[in-house]
Amino acid sequence: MPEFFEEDEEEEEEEALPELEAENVVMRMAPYPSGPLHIGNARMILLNDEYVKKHDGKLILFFDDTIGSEKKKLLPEAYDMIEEGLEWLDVEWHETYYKSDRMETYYEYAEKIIEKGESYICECSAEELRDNREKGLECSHRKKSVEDNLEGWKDMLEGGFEEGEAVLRLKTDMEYPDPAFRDRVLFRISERTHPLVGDRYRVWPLLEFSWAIDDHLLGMTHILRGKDLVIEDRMEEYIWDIFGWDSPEFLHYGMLRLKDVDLSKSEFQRKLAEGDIKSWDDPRTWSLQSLRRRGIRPEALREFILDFGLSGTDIEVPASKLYANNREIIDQEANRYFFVPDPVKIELVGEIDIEKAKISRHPSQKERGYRELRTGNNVFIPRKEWDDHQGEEIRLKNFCNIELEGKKGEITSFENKDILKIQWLCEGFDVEVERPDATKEKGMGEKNLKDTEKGDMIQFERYGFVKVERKEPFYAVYGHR
RNA sequence: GCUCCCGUAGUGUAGUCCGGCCAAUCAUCUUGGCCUCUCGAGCCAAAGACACGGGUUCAAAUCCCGUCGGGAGCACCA
Repeated sequence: MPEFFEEDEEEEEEEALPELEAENVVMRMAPYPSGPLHIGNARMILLNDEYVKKHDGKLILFFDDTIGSEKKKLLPEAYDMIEEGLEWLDVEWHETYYKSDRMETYYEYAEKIIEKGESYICECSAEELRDNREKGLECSHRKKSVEDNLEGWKDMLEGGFEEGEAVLRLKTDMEYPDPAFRDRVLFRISERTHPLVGDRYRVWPLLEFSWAIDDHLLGMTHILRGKDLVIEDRMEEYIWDIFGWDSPEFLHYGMLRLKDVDLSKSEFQRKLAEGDIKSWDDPRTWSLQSLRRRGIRPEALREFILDFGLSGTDIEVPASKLYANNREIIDQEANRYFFVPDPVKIELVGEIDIEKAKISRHPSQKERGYRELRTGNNVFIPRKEWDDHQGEEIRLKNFCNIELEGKKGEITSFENKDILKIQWLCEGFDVEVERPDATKEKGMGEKNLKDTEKGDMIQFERYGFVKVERKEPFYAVYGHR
């Protein structure tokens, strides 16, 4: 072999991410605690983490727990679940903040922005407001004096208005070309109880205002957000301008969708409440917790996500891409076992001259040794294979070749033939596998499964990689093929 | 409808800012072959793309204009 081919071997791992200009990078991740982090949030998290690590900067975990809406409810357990997910992902963050903890600060700046004449108390109904926004009309409240607005603000805080009766709005321009940007709401009244601060506050900021304040106060240098939130850029800049503050740099990424997967935390929250889903690590949620249960490795997820880079393009990827990344890691370590889903018992006809079948634990790592399976005339095979291959000659892997006729199998020979090979068992115990759609598949597992440990990633041959979750009774969670 | 963003192989992605080294990178997928007693892994090979139309230039995936297509926002959600 000519040596010059060797040179290409050590190519350096190019980071797909564009460089940042700044030196002392400070960034933040701002999950909304309505549920645990799921695969969709991973992009925001990992991109932040990657940038900060690369620049040796500071990463802030900022719980974006303003009161939310009726549809998007805060969930008390979510705080811990989010941190648990971050730790699993090996994200390093340096400080933790809670929006709900900083209300006095927001109030302080709200007053300042009113005093500057840049915002006003609006008593329009939500419908009127929307209508005016669409038509570009100013309402009468917009013309009130600073004094009136300060008075109104005090009223809001002290309960002079009911929920929905008044909001604080930013005075941009009702004829602004982008209708979405016309006099957006900064604060509104909500009587809902907050999981951390209870009923202490009734006037809550919307994210644009709270971020404009916090991003400046905490010295953020770069703000990374999905492009669904780009309007917040302009909102923040507008507010920073009012206060005369400098602007950090914005970075955006496009929308990420997993093909055939629907992700909505509020949706899952509903299903959970209705008992449709039992827990947040249900595989259907695609929460980080559920991925961990399925044996997805954080490194695989990181690689999967970072491969998309920072592109502003919307992407839709099949989950199989993630599985390919994960398989690369786990295939090396997963020992092989037989699992016969939905077993059918057949009787072998003919002489059997081997007492035990020897099968390697890992076909490409023979040093791991072999496992043994007792042979006999009564064997169980998967119903699917039994159905599909009637009248055909198939091979019971590492055992014998048979011709399937009804519930009988005529032994034809023992040598390794180049025909379909399937898994089989003469004895075993009950095994249950939880599928990604949360259904359970029952079957028979080989006795050697007793050698596995809880948490092991193993492969059921011809079936898929599963993670051992319980030993007795044996329960595994399906990862992927 | 209005505003903004984005268009490189089936799917993602590199290259686009600073035009030539791009007859375009890598991964995955697909198809062959080898290997392996798994529908797993590995190895080899093949197939596959600059949305379209103009313009600038000796030279355009890269710059300009237009068209078309996709997405996001227009919540008292985040």
